[in-house]
Amino acid sequence: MLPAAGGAITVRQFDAGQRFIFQGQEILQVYIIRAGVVKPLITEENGKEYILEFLGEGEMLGEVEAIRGTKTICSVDAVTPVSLYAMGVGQFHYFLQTIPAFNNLVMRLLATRVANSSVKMARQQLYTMAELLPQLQKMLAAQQIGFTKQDLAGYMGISVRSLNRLLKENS
Amino acid sequence: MLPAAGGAITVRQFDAGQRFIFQGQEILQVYIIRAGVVKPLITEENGKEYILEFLGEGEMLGEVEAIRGTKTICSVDAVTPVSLYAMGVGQFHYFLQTIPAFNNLVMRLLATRVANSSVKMARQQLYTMAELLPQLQKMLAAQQIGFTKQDLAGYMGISVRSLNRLLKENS
DNA sequence: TTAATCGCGGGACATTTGTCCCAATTTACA
DNA sequence: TGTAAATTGGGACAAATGTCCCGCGATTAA
Repeated sequence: MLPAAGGAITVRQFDAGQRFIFQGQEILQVYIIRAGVVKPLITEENGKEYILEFLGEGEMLGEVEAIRGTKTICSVDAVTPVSLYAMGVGQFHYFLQTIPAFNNLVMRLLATRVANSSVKMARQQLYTMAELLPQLQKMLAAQQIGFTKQDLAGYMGISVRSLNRLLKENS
Repeated sequence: MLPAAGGAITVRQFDAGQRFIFQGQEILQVYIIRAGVVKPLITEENGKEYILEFLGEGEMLGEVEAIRGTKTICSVDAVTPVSLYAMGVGQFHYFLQTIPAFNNLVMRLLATRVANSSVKMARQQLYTMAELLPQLQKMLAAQQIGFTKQDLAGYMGISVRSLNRLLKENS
């Protein structure tokens, strides 16, 4: 079915809360999310964590590292139980080179990620959290998952204490 | 030299301070920086500006929009006088599809941009500006350009007033 | 030359956010 | 079931940053 790829695409499962990509390590596989939600997060030297985004079905993990040939820049935790399609890095490159539609998909995915993170970055710097919180709540309400305050604060880049304050004022 | 591309690659020049890509508009060309430095920046509805990064020789502009087929998410200003190679969007796509090396270049460029902006985002949220400023100064000193305090503050996402305070304390 | 603008520096005060606590509740698990 | 751990909520204070304002010198344009 998948010629000359030297390995099948497998499915891997992880429990909620489980970490399956570790910041600073080599990446061996590229994943595509089949079901569930995950959170890529960066841990800084001062021990604080920043959640880059929440990713769901159809999103890709590890492509950036596979393309650049670098170690991972962030860890990834399962927020809900997740099911992932996994392919080896070599296989990923093979697909990139031989399947134009796949190449195009990854290209678009990366471009969209650049656009999204640029906008998120600008907003987070130019508005106060009190202004951003309502919009964020709307976004997260759309997905049906119960995010913890920890996650919400981690995504906003503020402490849980500050988040609590905002939630109180904002009501 | 460039078959079936329906147009040559041209060179365009802009003065320091001149804006040549406007947030919210259609993009007609993809640029590669031949010489000089530019700053992509996002203007929010509250009038504030955030400088995403400083880009120099060999960097690309407009690829994200060309790939996604969307309007621009940010404006781009020349920081120094710049010289740009310009190609039409159609030509850009043609190159992507027909020149594997070009495809690979763009792919790497996007991946690197994702990685860089992720790290920048995390740092900006998890450290105080007083901690970040020294590192930033080192980075900017490496490039020989005289950045204005405005630019520096815009890049850090803080007000000029705050930047002044930091510079004073930090001396 | 004379305004007018722009980059720069900083005082005074308000707001936002962090830090360090402690307590109540819920959740996990042995 | 019972205990430990995690989650949540918040008081009190400190630190970081924004806002508004003024003045100074340099550059620009009429």
